[in-house]
Amino acid sequence: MKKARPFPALIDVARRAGVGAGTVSRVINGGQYVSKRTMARVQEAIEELGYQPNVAARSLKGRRTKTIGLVVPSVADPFFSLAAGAIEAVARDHGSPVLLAQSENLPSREREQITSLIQRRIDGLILVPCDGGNLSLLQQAAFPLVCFDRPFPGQPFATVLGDNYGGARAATEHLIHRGYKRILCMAGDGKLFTSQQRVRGHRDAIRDAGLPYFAELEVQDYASASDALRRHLLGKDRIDAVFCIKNLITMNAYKILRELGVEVPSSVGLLGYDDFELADTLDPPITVVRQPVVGIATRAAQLLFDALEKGKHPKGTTTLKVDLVYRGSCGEMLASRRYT
Amino acid sequence: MKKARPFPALIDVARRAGVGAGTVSRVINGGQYVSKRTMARVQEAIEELGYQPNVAARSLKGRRTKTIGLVVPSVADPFFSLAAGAIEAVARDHGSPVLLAQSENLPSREREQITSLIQRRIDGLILVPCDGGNLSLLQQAAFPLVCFDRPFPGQPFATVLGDNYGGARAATEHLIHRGYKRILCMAGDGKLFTSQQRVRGHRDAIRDAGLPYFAELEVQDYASASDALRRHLLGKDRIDAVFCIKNLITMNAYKILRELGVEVPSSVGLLGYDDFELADTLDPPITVVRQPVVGIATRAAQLLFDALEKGKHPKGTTTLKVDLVYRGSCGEMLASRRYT
DNA sequence: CGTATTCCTGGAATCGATACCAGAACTGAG
DNA sequence: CTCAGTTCTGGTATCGATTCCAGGAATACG
Repeated sequence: MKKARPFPALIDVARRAGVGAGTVSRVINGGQYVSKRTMARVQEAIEELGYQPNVAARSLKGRRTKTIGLVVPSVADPFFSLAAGAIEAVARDHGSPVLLAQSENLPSREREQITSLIQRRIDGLILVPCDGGNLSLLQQAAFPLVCFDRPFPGQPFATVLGDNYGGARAATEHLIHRGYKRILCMAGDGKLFTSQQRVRGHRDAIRDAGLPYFAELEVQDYASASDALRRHLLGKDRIDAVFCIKNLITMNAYKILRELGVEVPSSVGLLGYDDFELADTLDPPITVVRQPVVGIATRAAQLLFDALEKGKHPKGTTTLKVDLVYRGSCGEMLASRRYT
Repeated sequence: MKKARPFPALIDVARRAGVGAGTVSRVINGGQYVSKRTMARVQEAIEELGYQPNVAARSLKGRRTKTIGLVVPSVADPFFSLAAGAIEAVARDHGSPVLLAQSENLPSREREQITSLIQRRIDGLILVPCDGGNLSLLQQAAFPLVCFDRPFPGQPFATVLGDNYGGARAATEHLIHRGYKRILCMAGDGKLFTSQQRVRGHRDAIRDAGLPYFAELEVQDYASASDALRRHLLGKDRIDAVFCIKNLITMNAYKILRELGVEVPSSVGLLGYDDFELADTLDPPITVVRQPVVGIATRAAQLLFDALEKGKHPKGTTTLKVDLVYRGSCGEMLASRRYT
């Protein structure tokens, strides 16, 4: 008796249609050199059996899994979830689903995830690198790789990201133009590439304007942010504006300023990196640097599929422009110095 | 000359170590019945070649891909992105990456995506079903399936979801207790299961209280929501509270009320389904029904892996309790009628 | 009508890992 | 020393689809 297989195989279709294996294969892939009659018989058999080709077997021979990998720190982060959505959409249009993996910004986790993807022989990878330690893995893998949001430390892989330095610099200059002179820069994790670039952009703008530099580069959570802000709102280090380097930090800063009863923008100005839902609805609406997330992600995915389908291996860094979205949180009242 | 393969295969390791294929396989999987000496030699060869087993080949023989599928309407939706993150975390702990697919709530898209996952022979699937039309596909597939957030129309697949009816009912009763009498229910897509359940819960509460029923069940975007709200704020259909059935709708309603200069909660109360970032920071903070998203997602993933690893096929519906988060948007001032 | 082409078709080797089988090497008991 | 029982090992069939190759059928052309 025949062993029950969960799915019918190509050979079952062949037998049912009374043809050879090769013929069925030809029917599935385009149908070149198959007579109409046979074609019809085979197609009928496929229908009847509900045959679904086994991609594993196919890719074993053909060396193509039609699957790409995506490694992000966390999909729960709205920035990366938007990106993941956009990437999946592009991938789907090319007939490749996405193997999703989260690194949590941990090098060891990243390594595990990449290994797992390599063992599944993905055709290409989109990676938000958190560490340069996994270089050898990727070099040997030799599939196209596109880095997203951050470059691979010290390695010229193709990269697509926003202009972190420029965005932060423009943002800070905007604050300065609006008349703020003692600006605090708040970052969540000073070790991250994006943070570093933004802090650098901010710092250069401050330096060029000859203003004092204040920074809190490790305010991950609400409590530490609150401490930091309180400290800078009294004493001699008193600041008159806050530049937040990331989404969540901006939101926290807003909450804290509000709790402390600090008037925004008249007492203290607020400017955030990354737009967020409701930024335009808060009181006052928050001025932010907006990154074209979907654009960045889509571009990265397209580069990857260009490599996969047209064989042009992507190189170099694509930096997408970011823009300042002027809202009310840094000085509507300073109308005379309006900067637009 | 030997053809250059992108990755060394098991046989290459075997040759290098001077042993047979079976021996290498044994070393990789646990190493039973292998002498220490051979084991060491093989391991060395693996290191030297940077050998990575090919999961495709392995699963061809072993009928296990160690990969699960996840189909959600959209990962950009914060609800589903949180869920996806939680599911990936559970899957990773079990050594299975996640094949991510988006259905956009389109039956045809859903079908394509499921087909694609089946062809990749996923071991199991977590699905947010948007249509019952793809039943035959799934039945034939015969892998464990867990539905998430919505049940499969008319089919007793295992399902994990929040108590939509109960949550909406409790929310509405809360509004009523607070003294609101003319409550408008706003939904984004009346055809969705979750919407229907919530509307039903709301409606039943309204009916039991003997109050008039107002509803706008197709306010997808800002414009239509704005129209609807304006209409209900004047004329004889004038309402005194709004119950929003979904995240985005709540945010829109908040924006609109604010633009119209309507005082919340004194003129109009506002209550939303699904908590969101900043809900506690708006003015007033928004009272919401909070679903345990991560809990629901984790539970669904666990059910799936129980099926995969312990063979207990999941059945039945798991309904998780939701809770009301009391904030200020529906009647702090009605202190005398406080309901907790 | 014979011979070139073109069109179709079945069969077999192949991809990489696993599982089984047979046999070799070793152990210990009698 | 023999024989049974472990422990270890290499070879081979297998999973499901593709890709050759050889050859048969059909058509075209002189």
